[in-house]
Amino acid sequence: MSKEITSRAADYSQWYNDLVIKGGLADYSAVRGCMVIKPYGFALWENMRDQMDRMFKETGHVNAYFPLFVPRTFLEKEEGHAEGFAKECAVVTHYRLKTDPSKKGQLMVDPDSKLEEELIIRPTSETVIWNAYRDWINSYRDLPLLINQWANVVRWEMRTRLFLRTTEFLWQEGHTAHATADEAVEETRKMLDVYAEFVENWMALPVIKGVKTPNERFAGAVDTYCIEALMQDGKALQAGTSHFLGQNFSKAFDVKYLTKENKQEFVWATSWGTSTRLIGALVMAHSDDQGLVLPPKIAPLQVVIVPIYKGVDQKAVIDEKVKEIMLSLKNYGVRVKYDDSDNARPGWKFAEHEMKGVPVRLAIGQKDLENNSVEVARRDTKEKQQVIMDGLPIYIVQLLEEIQNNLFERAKQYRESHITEVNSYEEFKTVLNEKGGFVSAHWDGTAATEEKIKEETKATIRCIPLNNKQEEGKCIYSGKVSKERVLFAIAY
RNA sequence: CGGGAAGUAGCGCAGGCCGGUAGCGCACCUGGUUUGGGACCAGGGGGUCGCAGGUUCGAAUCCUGUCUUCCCGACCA
Repeated sequence: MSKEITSRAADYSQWYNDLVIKGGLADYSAVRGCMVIKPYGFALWENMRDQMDRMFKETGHVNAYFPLFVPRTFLEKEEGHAEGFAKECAVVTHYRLKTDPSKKGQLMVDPDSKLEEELIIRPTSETVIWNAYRDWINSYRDLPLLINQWANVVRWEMRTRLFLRTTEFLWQEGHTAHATADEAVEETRKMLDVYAEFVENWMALPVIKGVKTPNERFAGAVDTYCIEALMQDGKALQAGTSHFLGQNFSKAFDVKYLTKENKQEFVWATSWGTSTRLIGALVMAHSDDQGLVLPPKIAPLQVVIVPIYKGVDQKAVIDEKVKEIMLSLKNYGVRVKYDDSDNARPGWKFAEHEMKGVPVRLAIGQKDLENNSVEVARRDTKEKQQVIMDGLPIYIVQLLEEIQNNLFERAKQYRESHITEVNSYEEFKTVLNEKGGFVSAHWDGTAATEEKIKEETKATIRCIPLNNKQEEGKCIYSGKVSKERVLFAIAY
């Protein structure tokens, strides 16, 4: 069957691609590195987006929208930022085409339409936004300014992977301005907490909160905080970042405010983002060799009902019963679909909905009607159970919660068992090769050591965990003194 | 951008070396029998062989270029 999925053991990368494509989340497109997000995948993103949006608004943020194009000179203004992004920008140089006089029916760039200043398709929006903030901020009364944008951005990556790294991707980017450094740092940390809460409670994916080393910092940031998740192949994935930008952008764009004391001060900034990459994380964290496994809270569809019948008469009776069940489930806010299409038989439907990761499947046939029961199958454990029709909605609601919790606990157990403390470089390499996951080790704090380890093992420092235990030790690479362990991993 | 593989019907593939007007399985349509874990029989529809040039009487097949995808590296959310 063409719908079969490569197993994780056979080829992890292929397994991932199969899930995304055969699970109906996305497709390749005609444009290099870009993908089509299909309705099922987009419904998933909408659920994630809507929940994050609620959380941003609850923490005082509002949405706005800024232009797709960034004038080249804007990007130049903050040096570190420019350096970091210059290599991966799509650039608009002309604004018009014309018919090619030498090739009938073909279009060419009109050389007369060359732009005086090139426009960069935003890889991120700090520069356009801070340019606008200069006009928006005059006094301390204008602060804090707490704005979020839902947008698409383009980063011209060498190698792309569905959801994990595409040339164009969807994301949100928060950009805030504050009167003091403390307040901005507090905002940075608060949004990191919001991300962690979302990813853990809604995506059922445990994360480690931490701070990046200078090497891994966002271009233009003073500090980059992150949440790091662990995938089933033992690789780490950065699930979100929150940056304290200091006064780098306010100075670059001359954004000052007047204090109560009537003094001019540069404002303090943060930015924070999560992207459709989260979908990739979700897929890799929970799914199995039968297909996607989606957490109920964000699954586009939470329950699917499959009728089992012989002949139209039986079907009519089942239809009636299902109508009742659907209504009662919907009253409890459950997203439910009745799959009574007649072009596939039950077994095929079972497999199909497993592939798509629908958390709960109900099967209802003659037997069930006679027993006033229904077969309930859960996707996460594949367990099947006969459940009495009375009180079914409450049972389902509780089951969805249980599945949500089970997915989180399962992922957390995997993660906990894949954080390994090591005390020598030999041990470090062995664990990376044979076990994977996070490796907790002492590091001398230098970029040079970090680089060397990366070159030799491909492992990077994912983060220095927040509230890290202070512990005397020796750097596994240089042997120099270290005051705490950091988390290394091979990352996506 | 380097190394490897690939692009032929919606999906998975054969054909290609040796050029002669395209085939198999699944899916789809019609009819019938079926339906508690990927149904069966019979009939049927669908492809300018990724795209653009070239060689040739004739190109899926040979040559050149180009685009896209996958895997492995360097870069990154």
